[in-house]
Amino acid sequence: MPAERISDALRQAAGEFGAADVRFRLDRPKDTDHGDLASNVALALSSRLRRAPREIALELRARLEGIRGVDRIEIAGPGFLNFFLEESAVGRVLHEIQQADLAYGRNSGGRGREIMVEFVSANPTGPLHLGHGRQAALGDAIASLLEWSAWRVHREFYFNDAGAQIERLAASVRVRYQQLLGHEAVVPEGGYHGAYVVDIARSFRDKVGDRYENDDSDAAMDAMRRHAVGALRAEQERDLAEFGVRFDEYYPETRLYTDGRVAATIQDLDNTGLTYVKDGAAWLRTTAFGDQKDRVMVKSDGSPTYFLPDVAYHMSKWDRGFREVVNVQGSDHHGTVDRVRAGLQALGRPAGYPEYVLHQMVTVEQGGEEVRFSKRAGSYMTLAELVEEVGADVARYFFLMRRPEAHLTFDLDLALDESDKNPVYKVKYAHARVCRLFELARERGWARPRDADTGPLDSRLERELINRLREFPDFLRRAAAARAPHVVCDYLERTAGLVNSWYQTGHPTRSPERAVLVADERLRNARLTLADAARIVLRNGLAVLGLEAPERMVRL
RNA sequence: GCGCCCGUAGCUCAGCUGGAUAGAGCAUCGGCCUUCUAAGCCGAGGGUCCCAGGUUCGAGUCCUGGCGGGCGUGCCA
Repeated sequence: MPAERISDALRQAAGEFGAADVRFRLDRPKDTDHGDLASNVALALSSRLRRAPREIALELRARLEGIRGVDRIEIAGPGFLNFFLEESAVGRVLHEIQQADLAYGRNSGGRGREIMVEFVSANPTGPLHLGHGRQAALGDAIASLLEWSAWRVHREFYFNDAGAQIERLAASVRVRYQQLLGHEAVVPEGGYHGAYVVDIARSFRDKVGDRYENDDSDAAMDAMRRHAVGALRAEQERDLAEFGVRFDEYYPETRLYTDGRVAATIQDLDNTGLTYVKDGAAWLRTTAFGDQKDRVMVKSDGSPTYFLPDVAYHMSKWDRGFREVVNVQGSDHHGTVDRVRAGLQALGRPAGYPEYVLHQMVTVEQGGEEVRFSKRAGSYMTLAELVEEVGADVARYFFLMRRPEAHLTFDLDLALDESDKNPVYKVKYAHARVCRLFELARERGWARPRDADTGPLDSRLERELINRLREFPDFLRRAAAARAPHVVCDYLERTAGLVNSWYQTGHPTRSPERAVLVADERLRNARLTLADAARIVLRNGLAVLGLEAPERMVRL
């Protein structure tokens, strides 16, 4: 690729100035008048060398003669080097895209190493809500981006199948169960009121009949708890499948107790000498690792706080060989980050382990009003309800199109719109339109061109689109590194916009001479080559985000 | 009080390692359908990038101090 040759040449030239380690950029300028690629290297060197940037740029240009694929170099503005590529080098990008096809956009950054992405990790105490939906979309897309960057990704879902919340759930189910058997009973303080609890009680009754009537023994509660957890896990599973998200492993909290990890973690922490007893509780000196205050591991009543299994759980990740772990969590959990890391550091793990992506909450708006309704959960809208309403792809995309750390306002009106105003449809239509060209070409007996002469692609718009397609791998690399799927959304929307413009300006209605399917074979094949490259990029981009790329959209 | 995140067009938001004239969608206004899907395209208006300092050749981006909003700050999960 010309970009790599230019980058190498710049690095070498910088070395001749005695500044081989200078940081500079080489990227596509916003304005096509500024060439196909531009570098700020002269500006970066100027502060080091204490010389005027334009002067340095002139000398650099003299050393950059004869890079293959480069037509000319201009110096502009305060000292930018603007590279204009040869027509053939521009066109070659399209051939490279065609050749790479399904693999176009992949990079080898991960070098086949293993990484775990933990996400959703909802407790089985209710249906998945929209916060989980955002997290499911985010975690899955981050995992996918990492796969495109040559990481071997393990998708994991952790859930608390024991503890106070689960006991409250079981107690709530018990109340509904008693009510079904004709008894008076009231959902306890802090219990769960959603309609789903009644459904669980009903399925429990259908299974066991009245065997546990008026029975609040441990065995009865245990049976209800297991039934409720099983039912809710199954429901969450269905919702996630409907949403198109799958996990490699589900890790239950109880396993940490049954396999002795929690006990071992207490022992290991004690051995560090960083623990102490105060007010009858066992504490860990997490302040030694930057936490704001020390944390209780074991309460004075002898039961562990959630902090302990959290540390034990993350030790299990390490022990399973994951040196790279990304935890996707709601930002309401950010208070746990420091203490978990501190606990792990106490046990000798590195300071930044694990990595966190924290996302803000989701609100839904329709007609400018916030929507709070949920039949099933009794409060906020569930993921299943949203997917039912707008479809999995639209929901996914909307969850992904904002930076994780920004609050997300889900605009239901826009989500339900099936025109190009809706960014999801905009991208899908761009793909479908391009596919349609090949369908029509086939009908006329014109094959998909390979290695076509791309010389005729000389319009400003075509040049811009080609440069855009060339950048796709960089965007994926950057999105993966930043754990930021919204970068891909942004890229796809802009690319789709260019594709739509190009398609439309060449519409036979207005300017038949710019149409793709013209009689002139050279022109036609050049344009079909560009269309094919655009098709590949849009399809691959949608694939990264876990969205379908339809070849045809049904007209309503 | 302390910690983390956010503050960019009327609205929702992008803006990479500090780079050229701060961008997109929605909304508003004006054009374009006998032909590859007009579910579209072209164009216009719209900005003290929360405020004040600082660093720099250059700051929406980095630093300091404010202001406003969200979240956290339990022997809750």
